[in-house]
Amino acid sequence: MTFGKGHHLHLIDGSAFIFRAYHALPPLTRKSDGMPIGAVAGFCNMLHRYVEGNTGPNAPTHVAVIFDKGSHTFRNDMYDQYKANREAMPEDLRPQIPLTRTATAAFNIACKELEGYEADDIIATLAVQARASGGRCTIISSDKDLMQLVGDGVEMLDAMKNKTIDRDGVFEKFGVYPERVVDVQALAGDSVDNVPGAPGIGIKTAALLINEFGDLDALLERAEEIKQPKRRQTLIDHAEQIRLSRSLVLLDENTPIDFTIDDLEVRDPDADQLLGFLSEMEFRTLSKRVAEVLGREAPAIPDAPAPAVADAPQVADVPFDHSKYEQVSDAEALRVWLDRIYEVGYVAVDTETTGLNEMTAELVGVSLSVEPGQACYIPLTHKASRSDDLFGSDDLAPGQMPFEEALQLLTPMLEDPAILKIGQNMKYDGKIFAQLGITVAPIDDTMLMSYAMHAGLHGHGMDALSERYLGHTPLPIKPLLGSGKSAVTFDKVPMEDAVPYAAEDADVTLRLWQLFKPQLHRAEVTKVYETLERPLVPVLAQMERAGILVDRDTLSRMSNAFAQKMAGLEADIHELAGETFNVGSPAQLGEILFDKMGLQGGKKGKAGKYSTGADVLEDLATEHDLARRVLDWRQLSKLKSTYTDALQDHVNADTGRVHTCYSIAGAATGRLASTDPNLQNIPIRSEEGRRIREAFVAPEGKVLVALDYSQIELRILAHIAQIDALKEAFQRGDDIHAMTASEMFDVPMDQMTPEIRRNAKAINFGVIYGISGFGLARNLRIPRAEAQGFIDRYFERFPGIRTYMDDTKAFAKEHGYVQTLFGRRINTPNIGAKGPQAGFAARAAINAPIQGTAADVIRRAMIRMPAAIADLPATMLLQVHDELLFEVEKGAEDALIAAAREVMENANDPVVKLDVKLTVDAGVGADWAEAH
DNA sequence: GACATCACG
DNA sequence: GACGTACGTGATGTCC
Repeated sequence: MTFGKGHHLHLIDGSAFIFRAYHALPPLTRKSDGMPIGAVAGFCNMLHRYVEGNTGPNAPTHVAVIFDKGSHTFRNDMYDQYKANREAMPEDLRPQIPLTRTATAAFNIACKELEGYEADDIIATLAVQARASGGRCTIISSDKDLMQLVGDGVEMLDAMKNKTIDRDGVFEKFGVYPERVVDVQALAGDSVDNVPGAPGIGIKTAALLINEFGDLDALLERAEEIKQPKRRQTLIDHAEQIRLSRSLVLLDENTPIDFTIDDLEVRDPDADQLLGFLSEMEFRTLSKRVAEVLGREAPAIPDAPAPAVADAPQVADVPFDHSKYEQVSDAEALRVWLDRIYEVGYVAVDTETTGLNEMTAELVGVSLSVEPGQACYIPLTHKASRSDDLFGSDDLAPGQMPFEEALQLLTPMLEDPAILKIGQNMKYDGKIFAQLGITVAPIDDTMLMSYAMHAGLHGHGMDALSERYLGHTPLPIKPLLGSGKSAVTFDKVPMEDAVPYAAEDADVTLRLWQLFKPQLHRAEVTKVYETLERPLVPVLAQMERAGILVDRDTLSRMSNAFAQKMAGLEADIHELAGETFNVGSPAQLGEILFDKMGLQGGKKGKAGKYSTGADVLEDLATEHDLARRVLDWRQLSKLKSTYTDALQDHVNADTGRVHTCYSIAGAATGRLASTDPNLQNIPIRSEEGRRIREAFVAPEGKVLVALDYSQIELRILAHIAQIDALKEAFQRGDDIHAMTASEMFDVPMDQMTPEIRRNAKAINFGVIYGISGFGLARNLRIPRAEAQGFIDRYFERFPGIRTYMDDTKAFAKEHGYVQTLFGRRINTPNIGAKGPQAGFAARAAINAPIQGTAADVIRRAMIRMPAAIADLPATMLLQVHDELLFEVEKGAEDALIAAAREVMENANDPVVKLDVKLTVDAGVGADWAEAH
């Protein structure tokens, strides 16, 4: 049968099938030998579903699955950077590639590939031949590179969405019809394939230009006629690069294939061959389905719960049974556990303590687990319960081994480099052990594993993870400790309650670890976890334990001064209001201002209360003294309650210092968060607030050194969005906001006014946040139309920003997450939502790669810092997002600055190359105000 | 415990 | 064409 009119050729993009299958399924392995087969399983499922769906008038008469072959193609000879930033194929996928060919053959479908060519080229060759023969051709793929082939009998089918893409569909995507797609692609480039294109030009602009000039050649020839000066210059400067890009995206329709379409005729599967393959792979479910269709008996697969098409990740099939947990009361029993730990080489560890503050909490007991369902608790300092003893007893409860003896047995294991200690938030347990002189290493941390995979989806506390991923709700702590005034510490919990609670935590941790470990790999965040999360644990533990010296007297004096001023203001406010009321109550203030005094200002909020935020009061303050006084009072109230009062309570009794706690997995973007107290929001913007930093001091003989990245987020934006003008300005060391202003408003740098610069600065920040006309208008207190005008001009002058924003949103929509330059994944589950939620999600998605990359950079610096300053009499104390604060002996400050700056300015090396250099400013002083 | 407010990057 | 909007955090006070 010669292919021609009335015939229908299906071409399946096999590599895309494999990729989708791999990422859609958990890391399944063949039960009998542990070979990874997840991608093959998914691939077979997709093929099966495809075959079953082929009925009716659209059924193909000819079909082939086309694969890529080898990583080097003729395009690499044209351009050595082609696809150069592609990540290497995951280790557990590589061995599955040949099996996908075998699978295709087992389905009795033609399977084609050609050395030195991409699948797309073979598809192009066949599609063009099919068209020439007068037949139809459907390309089963959603790859936009194939869209240039659509039309005149050729169409595309997105198998996952079951959506057909015809000429109009292509126009929707590219703004041009298929014959001009390569022109648009040549201009827009492609960051995934590393096709350069024209810098700053995205699909939208490219389509605009092509439609105006007809085609790419005409456009390049008549580039002088382009109205926008920047765009004109870009096209003139990069003409060669654009032509190269076109030849990269242009598919080869004349690949030297050694077969014809006639060889691709649809064939019925050979039942024996297909079922044989499926049973060899141990795909039980699929075998059954296929056998049913073929009217055959399902092949017997040796009893193994190999989940061919498992929908849910595999969780250890062991039920939670609290009665199985063991109380370890003597050395003999503990040795049995240690033997088991040495046998397997890892152990889940959890500590119970007298509190949540690691600096003051004391160890009460340790739990261990090496196998799901099996865990023990080693109580150490539980008190005897004597209900008649009102004063509390120091007597130890029975059934506990001596504290020292237990530690002597545990310490070698905890410090043994050959034994992996697994914890949920190991920073906590590590610090508890560190108090006792025990250095726990090496470690794994299930909280951080979850964070690497699930940031943005949910919290990473143990209870949440257990419920979500193990389907098990751990015993709550509340009933054991009580709450409020009657709350007790864990050492008062009776043994029969303590053992199941404590041991269960180790059990849960171990199960989560077993579940997460392979998933990390699957989600491609192993590197993030291993280089950005886990190594930070000991670094932060050291910083938190070091703490910073705070001068309580200074704070106390400030508190008193604030109190006096506040009293004066309060009296004024009451007099101006004509009655006394609680100034600290926004509700009461709102009534006074808007009801009693009749000022303008609308209701807001669900409670129907007036809004009395600073921006509202600021507007009123020009006319009403009351508003101004309230603003002043509020500022003082904030400084006093949150800082000068509260900080005094955080001074540790033993060390005389303040020890914050950093959460590594708190912020979705990769930033740290600081709590108890938060030392990342100590005032600086107002002069009065700034003075609070004078209370953060260096001890006698030492000084504080602060190093902070200069404009790190804008630099990263310039790099990611490829804004040449911004990059160059940074390289020159220009005032970046003034440069932006000059560029936008056509004002020469030497005639810049603070007003214009201020506008540009607000826009620069706005861009990082996912700018909107409304938001900018509010920030600058200008009409919305004017703000929109600024933004339009900004996009015009820096077109790369638009492209970045559009590309990022599109990526988030397609994948459900965005990434930093270092591969950190930030999930964006709401990106597809309807309504205002979508706006929030989109702006967060735009911001996350920028904020997250900056966070990654300083994390890398912090991880390298201990080694870099090991020989200096210096300690790293605090991190404030783009700043690191050190304490150093007088005389060594210059050496510290040199060493730390070196680490910080090169923190991106060698993983990420930045087009913009990072620079770090340094300051030295006796206190934090002076050092910053 | 929800909400409003305000401190930081 | 209208919708409502700057990104990321944590701590405090009021009020129910």
